[in-house]
Amino acid sequence: MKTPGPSSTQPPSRRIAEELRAAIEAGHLAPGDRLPSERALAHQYETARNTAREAIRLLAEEGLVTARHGSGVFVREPQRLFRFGSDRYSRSNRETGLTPFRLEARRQGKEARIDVVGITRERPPQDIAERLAVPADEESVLHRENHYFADDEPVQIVSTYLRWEEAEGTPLTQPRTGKDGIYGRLEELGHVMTRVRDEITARMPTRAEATVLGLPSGVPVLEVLHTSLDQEDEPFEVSRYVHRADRTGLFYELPVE
Amino acid sequence: MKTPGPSSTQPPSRRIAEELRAAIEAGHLAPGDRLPSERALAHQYETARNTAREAIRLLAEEGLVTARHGSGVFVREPQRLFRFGSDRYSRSNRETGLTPFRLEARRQGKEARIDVVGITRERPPQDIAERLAVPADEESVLHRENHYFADDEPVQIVSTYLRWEEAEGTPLTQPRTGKDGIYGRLEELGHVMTRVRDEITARMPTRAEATVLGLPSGVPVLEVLHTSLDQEDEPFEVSRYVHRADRTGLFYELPVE
DNA sequence: CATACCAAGTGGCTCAAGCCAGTTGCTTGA
DNA sequence: TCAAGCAACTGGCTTGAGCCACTTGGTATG
Repeated sequence: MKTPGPSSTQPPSRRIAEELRAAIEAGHLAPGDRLPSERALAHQYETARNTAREAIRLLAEEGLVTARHGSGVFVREPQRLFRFGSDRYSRSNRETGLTPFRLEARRQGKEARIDVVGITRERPPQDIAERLAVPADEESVLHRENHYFADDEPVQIVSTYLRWEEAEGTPLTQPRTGKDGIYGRLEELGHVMTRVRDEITARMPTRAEATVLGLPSGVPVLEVLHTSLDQEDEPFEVSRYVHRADRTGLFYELPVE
Repeated sequence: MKTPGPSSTQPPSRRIAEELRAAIEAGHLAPGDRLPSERALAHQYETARNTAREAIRLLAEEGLVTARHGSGVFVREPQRLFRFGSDRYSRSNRETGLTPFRLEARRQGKEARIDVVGITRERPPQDIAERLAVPADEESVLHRENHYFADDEPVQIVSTYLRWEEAEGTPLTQPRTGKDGIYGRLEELGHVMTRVRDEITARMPTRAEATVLGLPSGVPVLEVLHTSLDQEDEPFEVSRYVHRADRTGLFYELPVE
């Protein structure tokens, strides 16, 4: 008797995908291994190449596998995570002179690079305007966009928004913001970071993000909307972090009650 | 030529996708609207149906659009988020008698339902074993699996792991754990939750998760690995939350320094 | 020995056709 | 009036063919 399970009713592409998935999960196909070529699979399962191709697409969508044009389809290697702890905003951390990103990169023996992509005065997106308490219909913010790389591979996009009226004419509008970075300058403006709020969601990348981050299909992004509050509980900085999810872990530790 | 023109060099499927995407982002196609049928698109762009189909697949992968068999392809409606704050573990919250999930569901005017899917003694997965400080090669944990629904739509899967030696013979092994739920019972066992650790990642769902959560393609999941620590800083409970990302927002607020 | 080149292999994308399986709304008959 | 049934839509999946772009490794050439 056949398994009355999914396998009998399933379309061929699903069945092929299922068997490959099983092989991967069982370790018969290890991370980095190449799958049989589309043509080989098609022949092996006595089906059309498009059907084998479809099976591979299903696995790619799940993030199990990625295709390299001209070379083959490979089992995805588990990526070492960049871990960002809730202590990443702490001052003690800042005093090491290393940003959390550089610290983490060093821990992994990788070279960190941060590109300043743009520093412009802008009208803020709605969500930013709300959190920074500025009008959304004026050019009320300074927008700094940075791209972060580890060994020249992009891992995150960060957009930082500051009140234009505060940032205007300060080093905050310059690529190099000086000692302790923007938080150093913001302290001089009277904002001591005393509390942070992080709002976290996950989604599929936009095309632009997929391009910048070099994301293969099947890799979502983590979006963190971060708000810094000062000693008077006023928000003074809001950032949007877009991380590639397969390389990022967030870590929050907090007291209860 | 390095950068091929936006639309000139692009394959037809990409071009169709791009135009549809633009229409969606411009609001010409509003959330809930139906896209032209595959056959109509194919005709309109003078291409094969498979090519139009491919274009739609691209949009579905981005999460912009979902197909309904027999009915059409629709612009995805932005989902109201279930927000889970960092206060969700606090005792004051617990004393309302409502779990954070029920609270949030009520806030949205939806009916919450929690199914107890299984309560079994098991060998813990590696990551759980490490965090709960139990051996991974024995049946050292009690595993409670729950599915959470809002208006009968599944939104999260929760696996809670407790030390078997503690849980054995207590109401923790029963579907109904009594007043204040498992944390109430754990307090009676001498564990007062004083600190929590949440480790957050995002990924594409496994097939099983996609099935349980009824996920269309293009929706990732948020995975939260939660550890509760007691007054002696000992971990006494570990849970794995799997949320559908398009309905979930996590919210952490913490003091700095 | 180094380099340029090329052939064979790989995935990327398309075509045109067909059948299947859900959904929807109209028609028809009780 | 209402329900059953059906036709005309929708997307789901497959076939088998072809061309293109990229990668790889061997080979001929300088």
